[in-house]
Amino acid sequence: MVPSRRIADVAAEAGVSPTTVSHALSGRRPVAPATRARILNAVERLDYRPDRLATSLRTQRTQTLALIIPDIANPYYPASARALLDGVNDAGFMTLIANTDGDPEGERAALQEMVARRVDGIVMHSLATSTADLRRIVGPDLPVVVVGGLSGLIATDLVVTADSVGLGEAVKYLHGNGVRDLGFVDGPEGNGMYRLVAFLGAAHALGLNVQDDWIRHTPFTREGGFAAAMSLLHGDRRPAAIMCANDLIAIGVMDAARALNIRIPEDLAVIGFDDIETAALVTPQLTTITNPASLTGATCAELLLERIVLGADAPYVTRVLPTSLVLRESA
Amino acid sequence: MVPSRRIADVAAEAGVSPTTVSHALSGRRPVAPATRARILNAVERLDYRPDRLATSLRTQRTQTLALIIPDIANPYYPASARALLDGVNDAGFMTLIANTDGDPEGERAALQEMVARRVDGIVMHSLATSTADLRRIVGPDLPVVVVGGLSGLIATDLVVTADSVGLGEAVKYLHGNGVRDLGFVDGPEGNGMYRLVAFLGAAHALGLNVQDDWIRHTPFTREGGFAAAMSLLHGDRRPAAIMCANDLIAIGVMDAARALNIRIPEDLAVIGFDDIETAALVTPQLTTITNPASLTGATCAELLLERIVLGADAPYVTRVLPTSLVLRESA
DNA sequence: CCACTAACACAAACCGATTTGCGAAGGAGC
DNA sequence: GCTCCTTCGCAAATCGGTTTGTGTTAGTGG
Repeated sequence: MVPSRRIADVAAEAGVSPTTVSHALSGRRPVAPATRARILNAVERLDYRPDRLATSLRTQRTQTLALIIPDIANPYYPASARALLDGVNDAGFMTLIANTDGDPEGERAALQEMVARRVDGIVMHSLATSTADLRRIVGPDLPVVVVGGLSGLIATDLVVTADSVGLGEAVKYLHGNGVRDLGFVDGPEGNGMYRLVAFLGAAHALGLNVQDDWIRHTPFTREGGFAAAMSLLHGDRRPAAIMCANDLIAIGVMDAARALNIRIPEDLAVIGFDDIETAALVTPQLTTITNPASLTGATCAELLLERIVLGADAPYVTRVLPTSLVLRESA
Repeated sequence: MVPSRRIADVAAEAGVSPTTVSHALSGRRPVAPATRARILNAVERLDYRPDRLATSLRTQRTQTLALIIPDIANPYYPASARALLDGVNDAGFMTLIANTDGDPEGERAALQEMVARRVDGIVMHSLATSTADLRRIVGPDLPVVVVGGLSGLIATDLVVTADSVGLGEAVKYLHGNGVRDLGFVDGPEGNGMYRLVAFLGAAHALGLNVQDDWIRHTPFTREGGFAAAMSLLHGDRRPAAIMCANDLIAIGVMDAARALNIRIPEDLAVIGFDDIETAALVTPQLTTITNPASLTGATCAELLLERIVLGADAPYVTRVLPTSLVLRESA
């Protein structure tokens, strides 16, 4: 095998010491132009590329970030991930990805593993870990950006979407259409439940009727939405509209309505959340609330890179991203 | 700040030498049970977790893999990525992700960066790099699995989908429906073009008419499909069916047909490729060819892990995954 | 009771880079 | 001609682990 070249090989080839090669490449100390040329030439000839492992061990910087999300196969995340990757790529970072399925134990394991790998920063789409718990795991100094995190003491930078704005718009819209009875299909129990809470607040403010029985918890999937709606819609009295914690659930709800011969939106209005690409493609087209995935990823990149240069002492910042109702056909 | 504990701290706490701690944790040499207990206790108390950087530098194994894909935001890849991540996670691997946009230069850069980071293996969804070129970049010994790679001398393990089977089925199906004039919207020029080639082969075998003008190259996106179809369908004579290199393009083609008031499937049949989740949700539902994303990811995981234990000497293996036509409404 | 062998712990080398202290060579100023 | 100051290259320490060679202690057999 061709052993990958080490700095000593380059030094020998150029007739200098490893130190000088390092200086020539990093520019941390001046090197005579002629010498530098010889070194660069040798680097070229030997196709030398420094071992990042060794460099990282010495410098204590890995140029690697972590992206911790519930499930990359959930269509909301890829768009966000792409924007993040693009954003940090320019700064020379690569990104490790871990899926947690929203499980607190999975989140803990992923965090620990990332810390052991000495990543320079973490972006975490958190469902089940508070920023305080998170700090207990990763220590106080590691740059972390949490997306849509749990409430409580904030101990990281934060990117949140103003869910309540879009949800409020949606509820008001339904109210204006004469809807009085409302249901909500949320994600699994213990997922943070911002959206449920925001929904309840908005519904309450307008005096709408939300029976306890019309609130369901289910996985963030199409199948989850289907199952929840099948059981929810089975009661003798059912809501005139169902709002959902994400679009996949909403699509599942529409599946259920179709299966039960319930017309959308005449008999049942359905509103999703996230505005994934598919939302505009289903029939009827899904009325939903935008959750700017790509903007979220880009914002995470920005915040994280900033934090990395600023260090842990600068005050935590929170960025709030807008959401809004997108009217289509399902409501 | 709380400095993360080092092995020396544990050794001191347990009253032994770092060597003994290492042996106790790795089991590479026997350690007295009493001593081991003291050490494990100290590890626990100090919450010690070995620095993977240092370990990797010494052992020359990083427990890290690379996933190199054109675009994680393209809905085909997340499902595959998820299966891969799950498959290797159990073996203790984390995964670095890089997007290339199908660009040869991007692929080169990603490969080099991964090599510099000393990953233990690479999964590459390659569009523009031959396995021979790839070996030139990563060296002969690094485990690599290529998905749907370029032809030529094979110098890596390979996972390919039997595109020609599904495409053949589809062409035969159209032929049986009386279709004689066929178009194909492929991905960007220089993307490997297996699918185009397989399509042409099948169409030729049945004596179908494929005008040069009915073959287009466009990005693998909905917008790309739209643009290509708008121009393709503008000619005074147009094909009775258009097949596409992936579902996103097909959806874009349907957008264009709608915009031009061309009925699907009566006036124009459209067939996609990949069977992404959205395909069943659009209107009309997209007839397409399955490309088992999740199975692909799982197979990559399997092959890569195998290769890592086998080493570079074992002969390269190729796995062929099935594809087949899924009849829906668009053709 | 002595030789011999497990069992086990420690010191030191090593992975491949970066970084610091130091000294040698060459040029400028007086 | 001598000192002083740059300029620039080398040796050695360091990051935090793992691995090997060596030595000590306790236990076994004759």
